[in-house]
Amino acid sequence: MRKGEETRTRLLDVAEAAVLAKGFGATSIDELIAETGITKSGFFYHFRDKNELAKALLERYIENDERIYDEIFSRAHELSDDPLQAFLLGLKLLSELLADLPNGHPGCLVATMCTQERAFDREIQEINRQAALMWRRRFGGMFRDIMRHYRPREALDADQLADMVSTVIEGGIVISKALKEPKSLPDQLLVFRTFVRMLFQPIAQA
Amino acid sequence: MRKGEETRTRLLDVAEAAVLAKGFGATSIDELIAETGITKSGFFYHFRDKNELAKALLERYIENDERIYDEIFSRAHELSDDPLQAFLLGLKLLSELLADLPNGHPGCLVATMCTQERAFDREIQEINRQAALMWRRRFGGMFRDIMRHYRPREALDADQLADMVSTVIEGGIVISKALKEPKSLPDQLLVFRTFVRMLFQPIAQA
DNA sequence: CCGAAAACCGTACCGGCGGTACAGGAGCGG
DNA sequence: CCGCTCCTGTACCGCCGGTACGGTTTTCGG
Repeated sequence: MRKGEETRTRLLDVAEAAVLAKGFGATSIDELIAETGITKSGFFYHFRDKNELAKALLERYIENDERIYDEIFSRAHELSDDPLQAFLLGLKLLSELLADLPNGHPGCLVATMCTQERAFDREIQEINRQAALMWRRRFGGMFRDIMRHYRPREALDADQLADMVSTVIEGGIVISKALKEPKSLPDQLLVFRTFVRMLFQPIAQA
Repeated sequence: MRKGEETRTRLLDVAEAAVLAKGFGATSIDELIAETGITKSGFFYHFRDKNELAKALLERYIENDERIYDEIFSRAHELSDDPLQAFLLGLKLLSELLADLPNGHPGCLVATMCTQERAFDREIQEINRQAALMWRRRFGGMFRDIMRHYRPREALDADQLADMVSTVIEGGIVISKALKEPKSLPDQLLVFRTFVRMLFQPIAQA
C-alpha cells in the first residue's frame, strides 16, 4: 500500500514534468516507465489508460496550486488586517515566489489541457472549468471584501477583476516561455498589482 | 504551381484547426490528409516532415496576426490623432472583433507551441520568441508615444506595459477556454483598457 | 500544341507507441 | 500459509510518423 503510492507519486512527478515540457500527446508511456523504472504492465496497474493519467495529473496539480494560494494569502492576511493591503501583499509574495523559481515557472497543466481540449474527455474539461471557477471565487471574494472598504476609481466587476488575476498569471506564463525571460511573469504580476493599487487609491483632494 | 499553393493552403487550414483543438502531438498526418482529400505522398510533397508543417503553420499564423493588428490600430490612428485615444480605441476595436467570433477565439499557435516547447526544434522556439518581441515593439512604441503626451500616474516601463497587452490576450484565451466563456477574453481586454485609461488620466485638481 | 516541370498517387515497408490480455511472482500483514 | 498489493514478462494488435520510389496527371511557358 505504502510502496504503491510512492511509485504512483514518482510516476506522476515524471509525467508532470514531461507533459509540461512537451505536451500530453507528445509524451509517451514508454518514456515515462523508463524514467520511473517500472514496466508497462506496472503503468497500467496504476492507470487504466493515458486519459486517467491526465486526470490524476490535473487533480494533483490543482490541489497543489490551491495549497500554495492558501498559504500565501493566509500569510498576507496575517500581516495586514486591511483587505486591500493584504491582497497587494499577497501579489507581492506570489511574485517573489515566482521570481525565485530557478528555471522560471514550469507551466500550468490547466492551460496545457485547455489548449489541447479535444485531446481529453469532458470530465477533464469540467475539472479544468472548476479550477478556473475556484480561482474566480477566491480572488472575487477578496475584491468584494476590498470594495466594502474602498471605493474603486472606476466601476469594475469583482469577478472580472478576479479573472484578471488568473489571466495575468496564465498569460504571464505563456509570454515568459515565448520570450524565454522567466522574470517576465513576476514582473507582469507586479504591473497588475500597481493597477489594483491605483484602482483603489483615494482620489487626491487639493 | 497555382494549384499547389491552393492545396497547401487548404492543408494548412485543416492542420491549424486540428492543432489548435487537440495540440500538435495529438494531430495525426493521416487525419489531415483524409480531411484535405490528398494522399500521404501528397503531404510529404508539400512538407518534409511534421516539424516543417509546424513551422509553416506558425509563420502563417504570425503573419496573419500582425496583419490584423496593423489593420485595427491603423484604423484607430485614423480616427484619432491623440496617441492615447487611438490606443484605447484600438483596444476597443480588438475587443469587439474578439467578441464577434462566434465560437470564441480558436486559440493561439504561439501559445500552444511554447506550452509544448520541447516537442519542437530551436528554430520554432526562436520564431515564437521573435513574435513575442514584435508584439513588445508594437505596443511598446505606442506606450512610449503616449508617454510623450501624458504623464503616467505611476512609473511603469513601456515595454512591461507592452508585454501586458500580450499577457492579457494570451491569458484571456486560456481562461476563456478553461471557463468555456468566450466573452471572458474581450471582457478582460476591456478591463485592461480601463486600467490604461486610469494610468494616464490627469490627476484631478479641486 | 508540345515538352518539361509541378503536383501529386499507389504501394510497400519500418519501427514506435497506445493499448489489451493474461500468467505469474515477490513481499508482506494477518 | 493465505491472500492481497504491487508489480514483471511476454505476446500481440492497430495506428501513426516516416522512408522509398516508381508512376501518373496537371499545368504552364514557349
